[in-house]
Amino acid sequence: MVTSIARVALSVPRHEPFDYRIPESMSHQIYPGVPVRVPFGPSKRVGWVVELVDHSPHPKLRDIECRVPDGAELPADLLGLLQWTAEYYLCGIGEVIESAVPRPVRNRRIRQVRWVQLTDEGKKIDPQDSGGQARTKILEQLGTNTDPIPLRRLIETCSTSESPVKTLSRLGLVEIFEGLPPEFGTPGTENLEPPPWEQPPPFEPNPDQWQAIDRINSCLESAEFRTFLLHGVTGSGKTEVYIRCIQKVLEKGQGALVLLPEIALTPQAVERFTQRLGPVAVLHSMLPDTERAVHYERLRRGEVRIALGARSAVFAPVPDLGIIVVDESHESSYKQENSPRYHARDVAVMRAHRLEIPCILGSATPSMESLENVRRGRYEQLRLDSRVNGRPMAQIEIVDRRSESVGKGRGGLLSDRLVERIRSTLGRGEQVLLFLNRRGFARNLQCKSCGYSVHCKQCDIPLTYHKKKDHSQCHYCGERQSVSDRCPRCKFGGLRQRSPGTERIEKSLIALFPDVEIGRLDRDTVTSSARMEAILGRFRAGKTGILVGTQMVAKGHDIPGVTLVGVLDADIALGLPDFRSAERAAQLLCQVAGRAGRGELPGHVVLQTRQPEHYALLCAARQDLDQLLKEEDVVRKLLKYPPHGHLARLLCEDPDERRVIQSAQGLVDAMKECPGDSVQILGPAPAPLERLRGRYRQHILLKCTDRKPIRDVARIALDEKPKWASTRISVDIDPQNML
DNA sequence: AGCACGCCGACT
DNA sequence: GTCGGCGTGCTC
Repeated sequence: MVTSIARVALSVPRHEPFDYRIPESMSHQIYPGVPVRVPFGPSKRVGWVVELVDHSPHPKLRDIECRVPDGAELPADLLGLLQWTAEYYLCGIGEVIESAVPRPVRNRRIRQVRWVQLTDEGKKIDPQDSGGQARTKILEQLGTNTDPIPLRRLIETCSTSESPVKTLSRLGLVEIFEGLPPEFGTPGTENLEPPPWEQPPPFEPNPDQWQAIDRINSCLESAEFRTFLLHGVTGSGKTEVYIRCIQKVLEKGQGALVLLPEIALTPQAVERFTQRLGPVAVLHSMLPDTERAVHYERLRRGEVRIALGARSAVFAPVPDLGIIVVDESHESSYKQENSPRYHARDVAVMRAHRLEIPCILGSATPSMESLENVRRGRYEQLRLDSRVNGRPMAQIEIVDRRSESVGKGRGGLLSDRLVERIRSTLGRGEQVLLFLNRRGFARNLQCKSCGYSVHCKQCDIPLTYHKKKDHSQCHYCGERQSVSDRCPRCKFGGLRQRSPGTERIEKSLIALFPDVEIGRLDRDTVTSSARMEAILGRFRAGKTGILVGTQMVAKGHDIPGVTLVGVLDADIALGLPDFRSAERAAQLLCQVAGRAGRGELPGHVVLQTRQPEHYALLCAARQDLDQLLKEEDVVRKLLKYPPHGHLARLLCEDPDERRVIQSAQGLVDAMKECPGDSVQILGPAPAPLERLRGRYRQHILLKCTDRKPIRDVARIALDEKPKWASTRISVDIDPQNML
């Protein structure tokens, strides 16, 4: 039997591919990985062929309309990876393709377009002497600057036809060539950097670095799959190791893939790689769609061999990939929080495994999962213990917020001790970084008289007051409310601002240090990557004396002038309702502490807390993550939490509170029916955010020592979905976030 | 996800 | 009598 049916992935959430007949005439050009245009309901859509079959259970198949001309074909190895991702994370293959392929590449068909440009000969000639009115116009148009113009547009603006352009081309005055359409930029203006070998490496690797480089290189030579956990404190020179290994890969004529957390993907980071390795393709969600599409196309065509990007870049179409690097691999931002809920670190390891190439997971504070994989011999640990230039670690001082006094009008988070430290640091001409993972002016407004606190109507969480915008906003659904000075319930009491955020602290700092420039870095001040660069640029240049910010300040920015780091409220991270909160808090604190004293000067960290005896803080203060993880491990083992078990989380959402409990219970009942009791089913229970955007939420946890049974049980729940039509049901395999 | 079909309130 | 609200259900 001839295969005459194609299974086509369309971006329809959580859905199997759709089957289409392959018309006889195109049978030779339809195979897995090919983009096709298909009729879908009343309209047409572009999808990707994922499989050829000879039989379909569907009675009324329609025909594939055509193969998308010049569309981005998915290479077999990449398609295989995407299929694995859909299978493992229980989501639709179409959804996975959608997040892997930039929108313009998906929707607009990428066709070749003819471009016209003056040749050197053409630049010399006077347009008047070209021998014709049309030719003169064309040459004048092309002469306005040196950039090429699409043939179509040229003909239009000169109101002429193709023939005079072709004549000019025959005369050698203009050049006609094929390139990407103008929406992907003008060819020749891509600003590709000079080749790397013109720049000498900035420093010689130390013995630790050499050892890591040699170990990875030997693995590159024998072309084998291996995952390395490159474990080194901030400033120990992990990037140098990546770069040397990538150079080796390039020498072999292969390509490389580097993943960075979104937040670390700054122009500085890109430049660092570019300077040493030559042109890289940047795949970044903050980038305009069309720009991402250009980089994607360049990679696919093999014009650029290094992909540098955030989470979704794990699917970058690098031909003949030789190595994968995941920097800051413990970062939870590698986990996508909406469908397809994949973990880019784990997909990266799987991709390396399928290609038989090495994978490097870099981190100063590795996740417990990665360390467990080392213990089991699945990963190989490479340590970089010495800090580059032998710089000392920062000294950490814990300030007990319960006993330390705080001056009036400081929002309760700028203790006397800290203010004194700030003052002396600034006095020495050094800089201060303050970290508070809470934005806005106040996280809560509470009535002084009746105690009522202003909550979001839809989400059951306190509204955050933003003073500058003069409204209260829900940080989960975005809903805004204007605020009055009187309590909305008792109409009597005034409202007290509680739980200060970065905006509040900024205001206090301005009052305390009127002569010092204060910077603020959070989602409210950083509206684009350019804004972020502007704020960080002023700080790096030493113009800003104190920078206060959220998580953003904690990650990756190297500012040599900072000698004091203040963690204003360490309790926020510790109090999150998540079994990973202690691990996360300690990682975060270590990262923040790593910001201090990276230059010549020693660093000092002030850590403010109401629970100074908490083991996560004590360990972080000693910069002893190993000890913390040892203690955490006991708990995790006991409860079979990762890394000693696997989890899946089912979330049910429904506007009706009774119905959501019913459907969640219904799912549990159905799952308990299934044979095999290796999977523990916990719940249903109210999700930590019990109501969000007007929907009530219940969740169910599945726990098991093996991965596969969890997915089998979760699949049963998904099959139950039609029974609970009004309830939104989602599965999260290996959840990183319990909210 | 789109985008239709489908069954109940305020309007020319 | 119609226009239209978005609830439910399908797309191979």
